[in-house]
Amino acid sequence: MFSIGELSRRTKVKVPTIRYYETVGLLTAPERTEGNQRRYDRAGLQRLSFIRHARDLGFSIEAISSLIELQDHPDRSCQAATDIAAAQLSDVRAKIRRLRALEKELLRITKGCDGEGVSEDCYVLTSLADHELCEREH
Amino acid sequence: MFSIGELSRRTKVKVPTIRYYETVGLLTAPERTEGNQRRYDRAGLQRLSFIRHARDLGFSIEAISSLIELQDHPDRSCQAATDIAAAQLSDVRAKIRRLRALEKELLRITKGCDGEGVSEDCYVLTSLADHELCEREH
DNA sequence: CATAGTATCTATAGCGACTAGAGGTTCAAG
DNA sequence: CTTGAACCTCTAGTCGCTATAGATACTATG
Repeated sequence: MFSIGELSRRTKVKVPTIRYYETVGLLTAPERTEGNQRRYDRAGLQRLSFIRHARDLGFSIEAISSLIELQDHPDRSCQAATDIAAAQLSDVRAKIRRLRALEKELLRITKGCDGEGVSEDCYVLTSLADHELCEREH
Repeated sequence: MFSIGELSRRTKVKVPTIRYYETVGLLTAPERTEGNQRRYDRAGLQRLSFIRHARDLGFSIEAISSLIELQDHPDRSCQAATDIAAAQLSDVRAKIRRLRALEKELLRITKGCDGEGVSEDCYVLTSLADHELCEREH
């Protein structure tokens, strides 16, 4: 049996976050000691590790809730779980596309200031002020 | 002179967002009509366009505040502005790196479920449950 | 000029996923 | 048995909005 601090150390999830997960229903309320302190077992540790891992991969709390529910109903869970993961993947890819566009634009803006010429007007500032100067939509 | 709705239409920034920008100090409080409604001039429009553009590029409210302040003090503002933009760029790049790692991992996880073999255990779920299965840190 | 319908006003609360703090209780070591 | 770390609950704050409620103002038509 682990205390909440011990669980925190093992999963690298902060103590208040563990309690937060309990309030939102991601973790089921564990046993308590006489003195009202939480005591977790191995199953609790595994569940929190699962959550931690999924959060690291950017899954929302809601998506993780769904995944956990699927774990408890193993019949035809695989397709549903794969769907959730695939949605997450396409979400990640959309974010990458967007960030790459931003990267390009920011590179252009910051490069404009370099080196030669009198910089009466700061290129960064004028670029931001005038959308017409952009090479692409964003 | 534009009403807040007119300004919203021209900048594509929603009306409550414009008011929000005013409360946090990004926009200076504009003139008011007799009946207490906001009326913006061309300068207000330009400032909001600047903000919109910077937000689109992912600059935080705080960073935009700094940039606006720099606009008002043109002496040696360029270096400072470029620094802010460069910080933003490296932030964007860090996010891209991280998302690419996630993409790879998610791809691996979702692919594992495909096709052949009896799927007694869902690969998505077991992958998330066991960090050891990951190919890289994330 | 009256009225209808839209736009605007303020103030407050909610979103997601935590994080920080106050003020109090319990546990484990010496 | 005492100390001090860890724990408890509760509330509020973070960021950048977004939504709602209830009241007031503007504008177009009859």
